[in-house]
Amino acid sequence: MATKKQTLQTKRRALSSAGLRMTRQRALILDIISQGHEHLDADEVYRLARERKPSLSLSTVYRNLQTLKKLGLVKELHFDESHHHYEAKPSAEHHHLICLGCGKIVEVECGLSHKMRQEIAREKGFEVTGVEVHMTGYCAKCRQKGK
Amino acid sequence: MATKKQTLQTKRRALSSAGLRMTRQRALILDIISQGHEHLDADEVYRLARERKPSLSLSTVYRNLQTLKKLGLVKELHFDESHHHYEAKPSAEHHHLICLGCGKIVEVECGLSHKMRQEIAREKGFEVTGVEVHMTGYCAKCRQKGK
DNA sequence: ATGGCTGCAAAAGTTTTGCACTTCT
DNA sequence: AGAAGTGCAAAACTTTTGCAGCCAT
Repeated sequence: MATKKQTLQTKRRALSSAGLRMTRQRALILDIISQGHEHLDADEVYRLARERKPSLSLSTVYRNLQTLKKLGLVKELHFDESHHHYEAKPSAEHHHLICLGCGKIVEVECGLSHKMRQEIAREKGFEVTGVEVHMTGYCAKCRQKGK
Repeated sequence: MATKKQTLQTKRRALSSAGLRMTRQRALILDIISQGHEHLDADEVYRLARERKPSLSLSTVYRNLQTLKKLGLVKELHFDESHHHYEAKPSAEHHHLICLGCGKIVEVECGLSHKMRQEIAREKGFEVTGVEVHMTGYCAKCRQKGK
């Protein structure tokens, strides 16, 4: 199971070809974001990272999130809050359902968004590079509780 | 053309039934947001409003945007920025295309998002109350310039 | 009149930046 | 060696809040 080391190599190459370096801090941040717990905000990344490297500074987290976003290794999400959330760039495009009752965020894959993308590209002459879909509502659990 | 006065009445009723009042400031803010220039952020609303009522305070703008959002008269958008944007709640659901070249924001109506909504509701047991779709890319003009 | 609303000022929260020093490559 | 990256502290921005007085109903 050399998977983790392999993806690190892939990422190192991605960085390198942009003249960027793989520092300990950057690797740590990348690792945390790739770790599975998604939709972290900058501060959550910071706190998790400090568990492993207490000297890390918050500005480094912000700077790296920017860098990794530009590089396309990390995706920035804009939920209904005054700060951003981040997730590892997923292999398959997926979108987010946000429960207004319990705050839970569910990911959904949706074949339709691809079609939507094409339709809009054609209709407006746009070259679409990214799609972000957020739906808000109430999850099954909260619907029962509420009524 | 009593349209404007009519919609103001409608809004006054919406407020009233929630125990809220139609103040001069609130009417002003509503008017600015309904005015057509959309996707304003709080500060832009503030600046436009002050042209007509210089004593208005920024906190009042923020408080009213919150109130009107809860009431459903105004919609909050979350673009790729560290602050929010607002638009009048539209009659027809529409979504946003953001050009990464020139920053222009284009609105699109999209029949597919309705279908997407249903599909997801069924699949995940969610009751969907709102959908926000953002696409980023390059508009026709920027595509030509770029290449 | 009374409860919502406003303006002001201050606080809280998020993100960026300048600078001297360190560390990858 | 040299450019990119880091930590720290301070600044810049966005948004929220407490409070005394005001105003719509």
